[in-house]
Amino acid sequence: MPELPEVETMVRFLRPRVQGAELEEVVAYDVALRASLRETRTPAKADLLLRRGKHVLLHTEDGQWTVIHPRMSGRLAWGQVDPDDRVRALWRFSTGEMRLVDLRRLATVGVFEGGEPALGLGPEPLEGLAWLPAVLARSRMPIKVWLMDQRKVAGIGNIYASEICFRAGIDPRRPACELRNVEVERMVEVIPTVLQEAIARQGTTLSDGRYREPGGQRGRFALQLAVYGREGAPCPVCGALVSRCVQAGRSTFWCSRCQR
DNA sequence: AGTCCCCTGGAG
DNA sequence: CTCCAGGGGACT
Repeated sequence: MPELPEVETMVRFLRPRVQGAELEEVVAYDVALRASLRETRTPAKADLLLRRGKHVLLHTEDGQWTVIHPRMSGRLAWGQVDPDDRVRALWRFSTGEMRLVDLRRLATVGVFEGGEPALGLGPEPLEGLAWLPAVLARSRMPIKVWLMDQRKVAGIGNIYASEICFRAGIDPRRPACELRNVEVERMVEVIPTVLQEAIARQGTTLSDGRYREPGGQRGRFALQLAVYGREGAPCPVCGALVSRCVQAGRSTFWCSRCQR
């Protein structure tokens, strides 16, 4: 579920609570996570909580890096959770408790040593995209599929890939290398804009409201999605009906009038 | 790029 | 019952 803006929102919420706190205990409630968490040494002082793409990295002063990947349905909650929330792991800090809640059990956790682990991610999209034109020119992948490839650029998932293409006015099915220079420049501008807007609004909440913010409250200012999940609904810009297709096994939504 | 897989639940 | 879901890895 969470893409870059949602993970960034979690990390910003958790960072002041976690950084500088003593990590006192780590508990794996899910058998699948037990193997990766049993090696965790505690206590240790936590000094860094970072986001890399859609991953959360926790560094402790004993040199361990804990990499938490929420995948589809995972989230990190601080403090108490609903009784029906599926808690898969818990990190008890001197300042409070952090829980990995994950209905579908797709989230993964790993513990590494020897420097920040290489996650095989491409560059962060909020740290400059000057490299984008040259790289897009070398790929024949459809632009929307390219945006979702974490090795190419980190953190963009199925929702924001569709929203970015919409904002850029580009048909998501077009090969990356066939974008014209002005269109690539639009991508350079729009990618950080869409992600920053979502971060400013504390992530996206779908109409069904399943996604909840790390603190427990729903994003009050949840980003209004233009096309994602709106097949057959009017495009907010031109009123044409939003189209849907499947690319790389994932749903793509776009406005065939606004996006060429 | 397609297909199957991991897992659980909701919608139709 | 079938299909679908914001993630991604393996294998073709």
